[in-house]
Amino acid sequence: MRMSRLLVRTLREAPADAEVASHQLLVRGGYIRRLASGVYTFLPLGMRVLHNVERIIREELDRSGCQELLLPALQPIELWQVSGRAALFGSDALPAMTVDARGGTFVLGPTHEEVVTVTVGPEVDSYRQLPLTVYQIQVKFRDEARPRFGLLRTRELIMADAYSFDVDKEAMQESYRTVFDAYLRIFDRLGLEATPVEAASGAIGGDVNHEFMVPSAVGEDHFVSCPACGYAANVEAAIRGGAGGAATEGGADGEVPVVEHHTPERPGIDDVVAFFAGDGVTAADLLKSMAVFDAEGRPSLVLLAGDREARLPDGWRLFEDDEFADHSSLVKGYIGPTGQQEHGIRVIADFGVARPGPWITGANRQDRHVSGALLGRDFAVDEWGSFVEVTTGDPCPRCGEPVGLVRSVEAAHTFQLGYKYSEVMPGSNFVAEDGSEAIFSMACYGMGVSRLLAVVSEENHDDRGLVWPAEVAPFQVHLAALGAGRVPEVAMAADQVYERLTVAGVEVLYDDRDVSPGVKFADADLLGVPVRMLVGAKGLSRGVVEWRSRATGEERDLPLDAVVEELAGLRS
RNA sequence: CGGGAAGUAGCGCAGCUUGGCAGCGCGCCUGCUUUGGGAGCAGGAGGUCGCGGGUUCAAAUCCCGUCUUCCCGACCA
Repeated sequence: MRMSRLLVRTLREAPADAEVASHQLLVRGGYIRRLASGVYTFLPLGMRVLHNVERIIREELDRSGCQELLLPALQPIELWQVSGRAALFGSDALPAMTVDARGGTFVLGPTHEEVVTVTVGPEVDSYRQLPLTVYQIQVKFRDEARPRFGLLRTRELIMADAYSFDVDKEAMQESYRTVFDAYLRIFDRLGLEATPVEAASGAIGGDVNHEFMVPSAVGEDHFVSCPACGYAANVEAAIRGGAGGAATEGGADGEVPVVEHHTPERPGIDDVVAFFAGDGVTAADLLKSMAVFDAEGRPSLVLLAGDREARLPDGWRLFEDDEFADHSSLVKGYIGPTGQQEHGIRVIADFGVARPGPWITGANRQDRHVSGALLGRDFAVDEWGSFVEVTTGDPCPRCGEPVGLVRSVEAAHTFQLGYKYSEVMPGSNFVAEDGSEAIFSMACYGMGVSRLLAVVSEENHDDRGLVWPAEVAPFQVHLAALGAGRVPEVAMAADQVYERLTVAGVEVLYDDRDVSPGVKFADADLLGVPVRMLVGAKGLSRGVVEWRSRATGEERDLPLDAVVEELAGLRS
């Protein structure tokens, strides 16, 4: 490609709306342009990188036996009513966009579980056709509350998503592992260090699921990582290790009296800390008591240290305001654990509460708190568990060693769906080996392709510009002719090198523009093609072209007639 | 959705306080000179000052409304 013909304009300054390096450099380099908030155009350079990422994904999925198809982006809303997920529209969990047309209301597909289930289902009548994994690379739409950081978080995004169909759960888990491994290979080829972590499943659903996290300073997620045993989980799903407090109960110092305090208008942890501020009390001295219903709907009280953020297990929920009326022992804002068992309330404590105290907690009376409450003497715990958001230094749930927190970008998310969709979407039945009728056990696998461009460029740049890994670079070689306008020999030699490399199958970006050398150098650095080659009067006088690595800065002279031999097969 | 900031040429910005010819840098076009790390000189094109209303002899500037964009938070497949 001759640069004089390429649709690209590089910018010396970053646009004001670009905050992070990947966003700034992709815009400055002429890879992408913003059309609206969270909506981007891929210009020819960006398109080439996108194609390369897609090519890697296709190669690895095809190699794993997956088959590509293309599902519609426009989906009849009736499909979503069948699955029940239409009820989530407009919620934060599923910010879908809809469009009214003559054929009815359509959903701009935010994800494709419904469509793929009703598409594949009727085509499969027998267990003999299984296992089956299909995938697509498609545009998806999500009305993000807050698009951010260029391609990292957008409202229109390109995603690769695979769906597996199996005869039962065991077979599904085998398919899951196959695609899981393919995803690991994809990240490896992209030069990204992706860590699979246990995650929460959100609006997609299912039991087991993993996120593929790429550690990054611009990440919006954090995962818990145990350096000792390898445990890794999103903070939204991570569990803190620990043991119940039996051993520490009874160690209470009986001389600490329980004192009730009049604490009007102080329902929150911060309010109470402020009240006791003069006594050197911190949030860690407070017992946070939360009225919840557990997964079985039983009213319960969860205790945790006042300085920790709560994280309830799936299926648990906090009391609504009006539900306090049915439980007189729970006074909103002034709840404490003492005597709750007598009112039929189970008391469940986080492992972090397993010290005797003394604790400051609610008095179960309006506008009253108590200090000096001791575990074992003044209140009892029925069950222990992990009810806090895990943070650095907490014990690992597997090995007990302290864990760390890693900031990261969610690059992919895979889910073992089981029967969640096949039991509600029509046509999901087939004849099993024993002649009985069965439904698919499914899994789905989503990877943010356009987001990967942001991640790869974020992790591969320096202060001069992008530094693409060879497999995704828009070109393999950036060939610049210096002074071709006034030295015919340079123009001839550069043209010849360009022709020969192109014929040899090397993807070359040929900077044949009549601009000063400094501009060519700066643009080559900004665009980030792995190899830069210079043809200039200096080198020609020695019969060489100058080779330079964008990543390392290493330079070599290549004899003119050896260029093709050196560079052919860069991406074979 | 809550808090904050900003919309002036393709990009980056000044001008607004105190109303009076719409500017600067980069980029773009023409010519000449230059040419190994973002060249120089000369000439030129390009604007509904986001949009609507109001005040005024006069509005980029003051007032009201509205749209858009970015940041922090909430949320997140």
